[in-house]
Amino acid sequence: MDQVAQIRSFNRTVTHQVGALEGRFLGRDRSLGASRVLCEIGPNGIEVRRLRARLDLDSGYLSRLLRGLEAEGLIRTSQSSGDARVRVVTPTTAGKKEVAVLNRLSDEAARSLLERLTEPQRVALASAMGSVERLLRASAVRLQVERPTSRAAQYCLTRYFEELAARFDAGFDPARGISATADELTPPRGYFVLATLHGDPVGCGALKCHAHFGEIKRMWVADSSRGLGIGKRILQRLEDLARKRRIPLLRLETNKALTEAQALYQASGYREVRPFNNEPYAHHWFEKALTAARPSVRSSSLSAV
Amino acid sequence: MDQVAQIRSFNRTVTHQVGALEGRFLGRDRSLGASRVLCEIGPNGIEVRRLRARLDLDSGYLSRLLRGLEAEGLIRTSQSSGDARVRVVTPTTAGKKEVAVLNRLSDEAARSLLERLTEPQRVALASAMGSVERLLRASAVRLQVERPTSRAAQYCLTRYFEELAARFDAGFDPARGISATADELTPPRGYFVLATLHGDPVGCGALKCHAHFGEIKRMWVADSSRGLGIGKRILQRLEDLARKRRIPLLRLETNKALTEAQALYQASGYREVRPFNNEPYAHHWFEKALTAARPSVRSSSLSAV
DNA sequence: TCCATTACCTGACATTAGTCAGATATTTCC
DNA sequence: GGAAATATCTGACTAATGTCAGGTAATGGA
Repeated sequence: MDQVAQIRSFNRTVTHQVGALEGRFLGRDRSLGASRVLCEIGPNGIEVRRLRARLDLDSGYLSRLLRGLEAEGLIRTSQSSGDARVRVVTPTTAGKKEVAVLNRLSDEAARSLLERLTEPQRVALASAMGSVERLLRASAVRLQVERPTSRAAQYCLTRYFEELAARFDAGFDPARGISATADELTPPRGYFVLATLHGDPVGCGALKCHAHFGEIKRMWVADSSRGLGIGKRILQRLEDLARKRRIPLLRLETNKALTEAQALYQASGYREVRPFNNEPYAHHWFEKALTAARPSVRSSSLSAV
Repeated sequence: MDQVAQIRSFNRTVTHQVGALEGRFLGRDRSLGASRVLCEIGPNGIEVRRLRARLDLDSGYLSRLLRGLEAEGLIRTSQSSGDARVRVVTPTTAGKKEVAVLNRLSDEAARSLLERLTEPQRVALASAMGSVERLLRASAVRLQVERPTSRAAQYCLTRYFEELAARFDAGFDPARGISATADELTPPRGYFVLATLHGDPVGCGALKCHAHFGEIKRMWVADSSRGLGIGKRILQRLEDLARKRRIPLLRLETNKALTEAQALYQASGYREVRPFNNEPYAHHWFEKALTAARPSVRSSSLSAV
């Protein structure tokens, strides 16, 4: 069976099974949609807009589901402290209790599925499910060029700087390094590429354009999403953008602590060169010559997906 | 992550992804339900009751979906030749064309999912999906005691006899072997256990009760469902039934050609003994002493699942 | 300051999904 | 031969889901 056929066959089988498991949410005189929303809220509450992005629900529909949960006394709504337009929903004590019940029902459903298998089969199932999940998550990650001042971009940059501060021997102060201001990363002077998973930012990377070369900056992937090839995809997207601008050479520098980044650059065809600037936090400098536009998969129908 | 948590996490991720893939069926001004029914019908038509069992739909609801497809000119309905109550739906030329379109859309959706992965990731995904699917199918198999005269039971027995006829050196004639008539396999004289997957029969086994021992007969698993541990589960169910009847010993005989059956019996605690009857097709005779009621998982809440 | 944008809500719908109680024809089982 | 069971269909529902067009308040950039 080829890969496409395998996916379709998988979908058929899994739809059936997952549907059966979700049936457990019923019998609580609440719709499946409402139950899913309640479970997705989490113990510490969540912004309504994040909920909407995650579950991919219509604004009006979600609003109505939330009013229903509120009427049941399961959640309460408050304003976000930062932005008064944004609403935050938080589970009440009753709500947390109800989530616990739903979790118990889900656990039971999952157990009943396992109980018809032998132990080796269970182990194999858990492992295979883990792989499928990881890879589906990888393929659900979306890249897009974003304003570096957007909330999501700022979130990534903050996490990135925090991580550098923690990992570098000497700490990290963004003001001391070579500049990569919002202006410098906004077209046409540069590009900021954001990676999102179901609306949540999980990675970023940036390109600073010069006349005869480009600089790769701000490469970061969230801890929870590493090992999915996201860094590689961001880098490729940045290279595509550079090619479109007919930039013949890419340069970047990195710190000795960031070993996984060095591995990525080497695997992507960058070769280490002598220092070409005096970035205080850098220990390694890399370059890659860009050849004519590579046959890009992404430029086909896919870009719209 | 334990197995139960892994399954739940998997469900969450996969629901999202599968839902996205099914979205492709839309935009054909036909409901998702109708599209699924149309695709499930297959090129050669299908009995309405099998369709109902497979998709687990309400009789009235399915009927209405079928009327809709008929009105669109995509299917036609006819009586089953064997049983005039049963209706068979067959795709028209237009219907087959439409299924082809839907298949193409599904393929595209699957490909768009793959295109965001690297080749090693694709290979891993296909393999993991295959495992998950196989194991979910295994856990979706249901066992039940059935009248040996039922249509499903007769189907299994026919396939079983066909297979014996093909695999035995000397062919096979059910009349020549030791009897296992419908009467002998109906409670309280005996039991016929049927395994079904989404309503389709995929295996069987039978127990013939005597005063001081029981005979295992008619063990069969459909070719398409082997390697899922179904044979083992059928055998265990028969042993449970024998234990309930306080039968202390089980006996069975088998042909040298059925090597996988011999492996199953040995793995299940049967030991080969000297011939205890003159079954003409047998080359190996097995026995197993039944100990007091084993702690049965199946007797708990699961039996209702 | 003003205007476009964002986040959310409400009302008004249309469609889909799912259920239940009969009605009819046929078959199966005494 | 007649009662019970089976397979399907129809009508009459209810609930859930999904969509759209406004409306209000807050925000942010020119």
